[in-house]
Amino acid sequence: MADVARSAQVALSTVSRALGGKPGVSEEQRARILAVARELDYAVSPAASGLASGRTGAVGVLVPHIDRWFHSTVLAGLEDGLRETGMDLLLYRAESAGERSAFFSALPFRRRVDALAVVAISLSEAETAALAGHGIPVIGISCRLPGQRFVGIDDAAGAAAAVRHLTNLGHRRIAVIRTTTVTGSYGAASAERYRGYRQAMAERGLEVPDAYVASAPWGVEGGAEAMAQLLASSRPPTAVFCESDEVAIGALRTLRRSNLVPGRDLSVMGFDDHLMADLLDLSTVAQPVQDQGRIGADLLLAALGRGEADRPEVVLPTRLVVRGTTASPQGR
Amino acid sequence: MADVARSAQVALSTVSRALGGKPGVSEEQRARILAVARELDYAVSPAASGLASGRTGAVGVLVPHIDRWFHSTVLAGLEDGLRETGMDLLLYRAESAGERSAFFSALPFRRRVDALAVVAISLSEAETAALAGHGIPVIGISCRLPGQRFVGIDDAAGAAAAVRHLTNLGHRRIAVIRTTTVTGSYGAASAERYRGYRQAMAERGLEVPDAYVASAPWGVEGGAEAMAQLLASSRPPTAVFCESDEVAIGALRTLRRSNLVPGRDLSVMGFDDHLMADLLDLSTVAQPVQDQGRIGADLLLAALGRGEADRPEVVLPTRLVVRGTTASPQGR
DNA sequence: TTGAAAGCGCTAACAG
DNA sequence: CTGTTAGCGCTTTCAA
Repeated sequence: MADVARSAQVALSTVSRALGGKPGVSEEQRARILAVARELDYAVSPAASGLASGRTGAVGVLVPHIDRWFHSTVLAGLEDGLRETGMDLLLYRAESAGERSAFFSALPFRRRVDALAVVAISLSEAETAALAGHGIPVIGISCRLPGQRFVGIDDAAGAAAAVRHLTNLGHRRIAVIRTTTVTGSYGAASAERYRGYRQAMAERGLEVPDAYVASAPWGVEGGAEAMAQLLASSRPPTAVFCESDEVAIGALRTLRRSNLVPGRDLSVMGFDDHLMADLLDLSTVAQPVQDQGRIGADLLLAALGRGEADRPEVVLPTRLVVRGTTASPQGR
Repeated sequence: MADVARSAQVALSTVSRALGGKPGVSEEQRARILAVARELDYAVSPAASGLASGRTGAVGVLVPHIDRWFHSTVLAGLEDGLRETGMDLLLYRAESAGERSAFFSALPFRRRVDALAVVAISLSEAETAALAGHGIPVIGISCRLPGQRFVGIDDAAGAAAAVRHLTNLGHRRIAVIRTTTVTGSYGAASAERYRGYRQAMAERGLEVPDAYVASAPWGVEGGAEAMAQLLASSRPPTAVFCESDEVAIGALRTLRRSNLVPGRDLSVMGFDDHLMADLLDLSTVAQPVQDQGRIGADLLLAALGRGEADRPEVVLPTRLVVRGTTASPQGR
């Protein structure tokens, strides 16, 4: 930077202001300094800048998975919302319980980022406090962190809409396939979707026998097994609501292998509107995933005082997508 | 750090050495200092450390897409290989031609990372030089960067194996669906796979009429259209080699909508072994994707002098996966 | 093995 | 609007 100052015949501080986009520099000077900097192929050292200012110019994102459709799409949206700002994006993953506790004990983002986004991981108040306790804002994408900004959908409402679609078709024996995380527990979204299912069933005065509540580890395999289990019950359901499309895809596989036709013999509903849902003609509840990332970026920037509208909570709409795997039950 | 030094009754420099894992500190001291640091909940400032040492403790990764199976899986592998080291991972994406040139003119990773991994983007020698010219090592994952470390597969060999599988089944009229990037050009992997296809065809003395070479933008839609185009030719092929599974999935969709049965009426080969390939019973060429990320991490560390075995080039094996979409042509 | 001290390259008062 | 200057919190010689 000294070189630039010398070359432009101005003081170091003026260069700093010009390059930092700070006020207090005439446009004329600023333009000249920018030109000189470009010519010298100069780039500000983030380390020095960070040391002096206390800001890192980066945000972190913590995800439970990188290579799943939902999470990578959120990441893509986040990156998209951040690119223009010049903020860097630091990627942290905590998949297993061990990794998660390692993350919480090491807090590797400390002093590294100005703000942190947490994607689809439900944290206790204590855990949230542990993150936010370092003076940086923390936001939740697809998960509510007590007292922090949030963007996501209304999972319960989406699930209820899905189940109402089934009851409207005439189904009364509607099962659910719940999904568990790698730790074997139910995530927050799962809990909410389940709540929506129970609620919509109760609205119609429909019973939910225990045998109609299946649980499976997230994924195609889990869904396939859960569906097999449901088919084996003494009085199989006529419709199944799956807490995620990946699970529904597994359910469809079991159906196909049992020579049952989705829609005709048994209706299947997913949730998410995964890319493959369209291909497999799967009825589902669509949620705007990339938008959640993009809005997450906005919230991050707003929290850093760089954004426009700061909102404590953004709830995006879901949309019922009716395709071929749902239809009225036979012999109604 | 001063606090820690005071608390531990040692000099600042000793604390620095102890925390940095540098030699020249008695084990006794080191243990005590570490204990004090933990108790004080102290974490080294990466900014200050970076300013003083010139190292950032972070690596960058440049991907063309975040939300595609291949790329997110590579990212997952990279993250996995890096987590233990404490190195941070900075995510850069350049999707369109505009974003790519913006990346090259801004070089946002400058002074931010100690090394850069480029995933599946073929760069010219000039572009590679522009990246490496900042004194940091650059490695290519699934793309060769002139003069830099590389990890990937032998695309041509994989494609040739796929085509040989088809010729061994008795096919002679074998078409190919090529995939173009968002810029409309062929990527390096596409070029190599096409080369493998031509080579395997030539080996068997088989003709490749122009009508048997279809091109489509990457993705399901593109594949569907390309397949429709192939079916419309005066003498349709009996088998189609697709440069990627996503494209093959689109091809299968067109087949289904044309009431043709994959395998029986027309054989379809993919490439990559996407998660969905198994579900759709698609024959394909499997490549170890997560491993490429993991080994990419090793190469980065080796380039920084922190790794073990440094190899200039790692070529991972591909594996032919025969499923239901390929079979001998009818009426052979 | 330990300590003292000189920067690393910026930002942000403060003064002009 | 511009310049001067004092740190920011470390790493790393160099000396002891």
